[in-house]
Amino acid sequence: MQTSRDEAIRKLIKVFRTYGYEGTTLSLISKMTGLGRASLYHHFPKGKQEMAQATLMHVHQQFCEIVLKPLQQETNPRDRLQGMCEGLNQFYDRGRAACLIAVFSLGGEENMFREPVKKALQEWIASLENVLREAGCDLPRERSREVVMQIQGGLMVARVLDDTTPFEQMLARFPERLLEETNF
Amino acid sequence: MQTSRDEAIRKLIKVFRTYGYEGTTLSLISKMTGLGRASLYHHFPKGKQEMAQATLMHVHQQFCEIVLKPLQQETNPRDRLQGMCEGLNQFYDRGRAACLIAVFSLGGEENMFREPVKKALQEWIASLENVLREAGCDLPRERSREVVMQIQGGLMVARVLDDTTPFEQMLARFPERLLEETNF
DNA sequence: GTCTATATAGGGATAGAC
DNA sequence: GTCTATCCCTATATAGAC
Repeated sequence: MQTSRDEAIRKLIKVFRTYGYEGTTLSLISKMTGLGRASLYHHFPKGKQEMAQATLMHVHQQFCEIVLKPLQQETNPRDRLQGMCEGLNQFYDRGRAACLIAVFSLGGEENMFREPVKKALQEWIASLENVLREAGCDLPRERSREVVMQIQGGLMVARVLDDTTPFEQMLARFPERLLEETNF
Repeated sequence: MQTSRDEAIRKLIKVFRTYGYEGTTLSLISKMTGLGRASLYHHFPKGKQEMAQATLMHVHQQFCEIVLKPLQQETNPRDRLQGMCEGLNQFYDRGRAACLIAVFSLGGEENMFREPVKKALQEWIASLENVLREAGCDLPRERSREVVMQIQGGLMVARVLDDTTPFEQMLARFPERLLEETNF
């Protein structure tokens, strides 16, 4: 069966999200995607590294589109926060999907994802911070970081407990809770 | 140089915390601990699996002693929460040390740590829940899960941003914030 | 308890036919 | 774009001397 590079990437996402970079082997990829080694190296000549990088970039694009974009709309803060939360719910499959940023953040100095992963997190925090500041939030920087921490922790707890309710509950309460301490 | 099993474990902690299970190789262990392969297999005949399991058990013991024990004291809720927070600050090295529970939670069904890791998290949530309920908290179950989520997220964010202040700030605000909505 | 040497499997990666 | 076959390297693990 013919497979495009983009299809390949879509299949790779789940593998890397589940097993992390080191835990993902080419055999595993082959098994889970149904693609042979030759096909994989055809699409990604530089091998596993390139597969992971392409996957990370693809997911980052999705994230920008689904989560960040709502934050940068021209509506009122409440709607923007609401939009982000809906985006997050979708992007993380209601708590079932791990965050690649978290998954790729393991390892020492030699970790090749440190920089892009750090930038992505900072980007998110900054976008959220803008909305909160505009909403009249007291400590927008602190609050935005808190939100990100809660999301990340929620994903981890959901994965370990094999139960998405904590994540969903948290997400559901978010907009109200954040806007309580503002002018809106 | 002679090394006891317990010394070996103490050195292993940092390696597994940093690189995760799959990312940790025996060569890496050898390099970071200064122990040769033969010494490692002398202490842990079943190899890497046993090293990881022994490390997890050791860390879990520490966790019970430093974090859970304060929660189970016979003092008032405020002091117990305060005790937990101080314990957490120490246990996670003010945000610099990753949580083994999180680090070992990657992988699919074949992950051998799923059960112990899940139990540890449930144990923590349950202990905290008891304190919060006793303090008159409205939704002790939800709140205790939230706390755990925030801690875990805080560790992840601190690692990625390479900055522990978010973690420390969150921890500092914890007891007050939790007790706001109670009788204490 | 530690060393050196070695066995065996699986990892990532490549080549050439189709 | 995919298949089969194969190479090399590193990973885990073991054996026996000290």
